[in-house]
Amino acid sequence: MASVYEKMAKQRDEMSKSQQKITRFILENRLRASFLNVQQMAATTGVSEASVIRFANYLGYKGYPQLQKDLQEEATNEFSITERLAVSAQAYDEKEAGILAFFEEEKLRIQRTMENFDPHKFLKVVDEILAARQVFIVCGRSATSVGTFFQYYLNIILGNVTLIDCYNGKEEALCDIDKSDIVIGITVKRYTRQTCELVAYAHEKGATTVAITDSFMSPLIKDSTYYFLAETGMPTYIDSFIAPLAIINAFLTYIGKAKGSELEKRFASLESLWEKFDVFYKKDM
Amino acid sequence: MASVYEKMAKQRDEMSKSQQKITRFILENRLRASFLNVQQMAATTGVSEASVIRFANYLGYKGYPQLQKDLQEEATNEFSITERLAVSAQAYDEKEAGILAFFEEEKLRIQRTMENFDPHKFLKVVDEILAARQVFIVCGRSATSVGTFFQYYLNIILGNVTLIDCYNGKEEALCDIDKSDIVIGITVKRYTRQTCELVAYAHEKGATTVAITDSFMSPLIKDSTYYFLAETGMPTYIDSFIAPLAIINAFLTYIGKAKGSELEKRFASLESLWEKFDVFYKKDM
DNA sequence: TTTAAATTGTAGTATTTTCTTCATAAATGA
DNA sequence: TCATTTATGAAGAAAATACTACAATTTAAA
Repeated sequence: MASVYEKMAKQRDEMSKSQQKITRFILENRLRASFLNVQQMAATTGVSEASVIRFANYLGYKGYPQLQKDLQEEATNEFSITERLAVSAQAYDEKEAGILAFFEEEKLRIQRTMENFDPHKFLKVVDEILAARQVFIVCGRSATSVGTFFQYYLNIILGNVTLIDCYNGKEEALCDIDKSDIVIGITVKRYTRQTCELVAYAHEKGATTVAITDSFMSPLIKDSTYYFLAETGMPTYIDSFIAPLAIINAFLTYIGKAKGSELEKRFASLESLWEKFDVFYKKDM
Repeated sequence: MASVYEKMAKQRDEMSKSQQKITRFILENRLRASFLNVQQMAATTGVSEASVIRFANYLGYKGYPQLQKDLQEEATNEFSITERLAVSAQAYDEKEAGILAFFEEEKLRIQRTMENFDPHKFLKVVDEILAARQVFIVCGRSATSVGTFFQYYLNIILGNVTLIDCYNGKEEALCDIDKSDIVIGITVKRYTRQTCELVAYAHEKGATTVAITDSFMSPLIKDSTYYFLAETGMPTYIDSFIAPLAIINAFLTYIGKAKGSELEKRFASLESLWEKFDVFYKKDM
C-alpha cells in the first residue's frame, strides 16, 4: 500500500550516506528521477553505480529496473489523477469524492478573486506600501491568522510593520498615525467592529487605508483608500481564508521583488541568526 | 523549435501504417510512452522492434534512445508550471499579467495538493480527531499563522484544542500526553527543528501524530502516523501557505459536519457572547 | 495478373546497461 | 588507539536493449 516514496522517506534515517543522497534526489525530483538509468542516477547524485544498485536492493527490489518501474508508475499516478477525478464517482465513494470537490471549490474562490482583481490598483498599493513610513495591519478574531502571517513576512521585508490584533490592546500604536502611514485592515463577514473602527480612525487622521475584505457590503470599504475583495464564503460556519491569503501572498511577492538585493541581504543575515539559534531541523535538509 | 509531438502529428499522413500506429499511441499516452524501450513500444503498439527503430530514424533521430530522451523532456515540460502559465496571460501588459499568473500558480498549488491527496486517509484522521481526548497543534515561525487559524476554529468546534507555538514556551503542555491524544505538526521547508522534535516526542509517547508538510523530504514524515503533503514553494523567499490552508479548511469543514447540531448550538452561544461584548460591526451585516 | 517498390518482421550482431566481485576506505565500538 | 564492521567505487562479467541485414510480405502500377 505504501508508496515507494513513503518507504524511502521513512527509512531515510537508517540509510547510509550515499543512499540518503539518492533518496533525497528522488524525493525532490520524482518525475525526472524516474527517467534515469543506473549510470545517470549515479552521476546526478554523485555516487557510484554500484551504490545505486545496492540502493534498489536495499529497498527490496531484485534490481534497479524494478525500482525504476515503480518510480515510473508512481509518477504516472501522480500526474494522471486529474483524469481519475473525472471518473471519481467510480474510483471513490461519494464521501471521498466530496473531499476532492472541496478543493475544487477553493480553487474557484481564487479564480473568482482573480477575476475581480485590479492589477493596476494593486501595483499602486505596492508602491505606496514601499514608500510608507509605517505599516499597520489591523485584524481580529479568525482574521488574526492571515494578519499574523502578513505581518511576519512583511516586517522581515520592510522592518516597519506592526500587527494590531484587536484583542491585544495594541490599539494605542495607532495614536500618532498620519498621512505618511498605511493601515491595512482585514476582516470578513461578520465584520469585526473594532477592526472597522480602527481603520476608520486611521482614515480620518489622513493615513492611506487598504481594505482586504469579502464583499461590497463590508463596512471597511467606505473608510478605505483602496480595497480588494476576496471570496471567503463556505457552506459552514467557518470562513475560508484561502483567497485573502492569495492576495497577501501577491503583496509579499511584489513588495519583496521591489526590494531586490536589499532583501536578499536581509534574509541572509536572518538565516545566520536562525542557524545560530538552531531553529532549523538540520543543515542541508 | 517545434515539439516532437507536433512534428509527429504533422507528418502523420505521410507515414506508413505501423508508423501511424506508433504515432497514435505516443500522442495519446505521452507520459507513458516516454518510459517505454524499443521492445515495449513494439509490443504495446503491435509492430516489430525494427519498425520502432525505423520510426525514430524517420523522425530524424540517430536512434531510439534519442527519440525517447526527447519524449521524456517534453513530458517533463508538460507537467511543469511555467509552460501552462505562459498561455493564460495575454490581456494585460507584462507586469499586470504577471500578477494574474501569480493567482494561477496558487490555484495550481491547490491542484497539485489535491492530486496527491488521499481522501480515505483524510476521513480516518477526521474520525481520530473526533475521538481524541486532547488535540495539540504544533508549529513555529511562519507556520504559526495557519496553526493559529486551525486552533482558533478547531477549538470552537471541539473545545479541547491547544496551540503549541514553538516560541511560546508552551511545550510543557505535551508532558502528560498519551495514546488517546492527537498531535498535529505543521512545518515546511526549512523545517523548524522544535516542531519536528515535539512531534517525534509525542509519537514516542504513543500519541497519534499527523504531519502537514510540504514534501517527502520533510523530517516530520518519519514520526507521523499520518501525513499530508501540500505544495508551498514560491519563487521567492516566502512560502505560500495556500495549500496547507486548504487542507486545514477541509479538516475544519468535515470535523464541523460530523459535529452537526451540537456545533450549531455551540456557535449560537458563542454569537450571543460576541454580541454581548459588541464584537461584530453591526447586527444584520 | 504480373512486377517493382515499399514496408514489415525475423534473427543474429553490436551496443549499452545492469550487476557482481574484490580491493579500498570510512565508520563504529571496545 | 586499534580492530572490526560496514560502506564505497572500479572494473570486468552477465544481461538486457538497440540496431542491422536480409527475407517475406504487402501495396500499387502496369
